[in-house]
Amino acid sequence: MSEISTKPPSGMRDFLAPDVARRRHVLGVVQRVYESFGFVPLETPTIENLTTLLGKYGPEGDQLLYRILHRREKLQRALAAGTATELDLSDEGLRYDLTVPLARVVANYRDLPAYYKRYQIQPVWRADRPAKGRFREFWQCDVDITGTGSVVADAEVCGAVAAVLQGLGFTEFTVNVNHRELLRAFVLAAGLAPEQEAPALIALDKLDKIGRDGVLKELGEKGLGAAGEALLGSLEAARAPDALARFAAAPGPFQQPAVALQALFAAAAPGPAAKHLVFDPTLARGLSYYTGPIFEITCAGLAGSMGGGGRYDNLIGMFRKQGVPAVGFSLGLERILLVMEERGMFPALATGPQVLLCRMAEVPAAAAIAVATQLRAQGLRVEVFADTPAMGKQLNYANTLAAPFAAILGPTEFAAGTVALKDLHKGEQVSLPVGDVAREIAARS
RNA sequence: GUGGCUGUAGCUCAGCUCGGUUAGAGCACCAGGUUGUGGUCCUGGGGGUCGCGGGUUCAAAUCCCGUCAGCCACCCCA
Repeated sequence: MSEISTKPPSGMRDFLAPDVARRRHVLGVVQRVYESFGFVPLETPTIENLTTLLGKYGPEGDQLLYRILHRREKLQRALAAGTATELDLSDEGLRYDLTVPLARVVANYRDLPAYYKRYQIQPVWRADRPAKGRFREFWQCDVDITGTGSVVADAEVCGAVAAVLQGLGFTEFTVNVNHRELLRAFVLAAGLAPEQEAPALIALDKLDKIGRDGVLKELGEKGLGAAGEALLGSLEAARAPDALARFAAAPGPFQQPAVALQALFAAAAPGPAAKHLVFDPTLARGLSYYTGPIFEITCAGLAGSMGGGGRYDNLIGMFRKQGVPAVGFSLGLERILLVMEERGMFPALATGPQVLLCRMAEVPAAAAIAVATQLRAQGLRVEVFADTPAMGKQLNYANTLAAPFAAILGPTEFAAGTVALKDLHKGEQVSLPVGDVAREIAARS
């Protein structure tokens, strides 16, 4: 007996029937809602060229890419050089998100609709350290609209994800909204250098978690003391209810992005996202490709976010000469499942057979298959018990499966063309022709 | 990447502080009580290199060191 680990790799999981049922339930809602918004499906390969992936997610993102090692001669050649770097040993990797593959697709297929609205529900991989709600293999549910910078597109992607969450039974969630240009204006106005933007914003993003003093402490540790404090003050002031309107009215670097956000809020107002959109001047998202409005969905009790997105008008331009504006939103399947699990938001999800067909040893196996075939033709989910132990064992197995009915096929029933249908919840049993089973089950369910 | 907690049966865990006969429980599984009828109950049974490696000791699940894995918080994100 060898001692091979039977666990999946770190951060990756097996899904047994009840897990699959819950995942499919959520994915079904996602797909229906996305399609109702007119999005069309796209699927892309698990593996992308590293030239596609690298440089799109920032330095930290590049570190989290799973890279595929060269094989055979190519690997041997790289190793023989003796000075091989990561780039020499690999030129492919697992996709890190669904947005960059979309950008590649849009750049590659020039005959796509001018307004390409696609949804994509596939797993992505990140060589991250697993934690609660964070995995190395997880599913994203993306909607994106390419080919327009219109606020209609911004509002529609926000509306689509909001409609999904509502369809799943969520009532309390927030779509935090900010604007990349607004953030940059704050940073420059506070006297910070452009390269100090990222560390400063990361610290400020924690305002709600660690409080004002915590943020100031972190800014100090990063050497951003005075300017950082000025930035904090201006962002706090920007949380005032009328702040957006004041920025929009005042000429200067704040005006254009503030006007854009106002337009977004106005456009989204009649849609599903309306009640959930909140301007949050401290929201900063890590992915480096965002250029305009940025979004993040938060929900009370969840440490991370359930989804995020934003406008990325320059990303597709990294793959072809003519830039194409685009905006998108991504929902994290596992994050949604986590919250729904904690809150008991799942309906009863049936898995397994409705009927276990139990056969006595005197009845030929082919007779059981014949009956099962007839029952399946009636639309029933039927499992044929493979062996013929004592009837008690067979019925006990029906309990194990949580099957609501057992159909017993003994010599008497076989001769008469009937089955003994047992209602395992009520304990009642009736003999009836095989052709009447579905009707009887419907009457009892 | 940083800090903390936990690894004992298929699952959930007790035992470890103060080393000492064959390492326990519940659930699950198997058999019987009930040879054409389940769930409850009763009886019995199988199943464990105590994560792995090393050390201390007459003796290690128990003490020490290392290592791996899982979980939690931070970081970051979906």
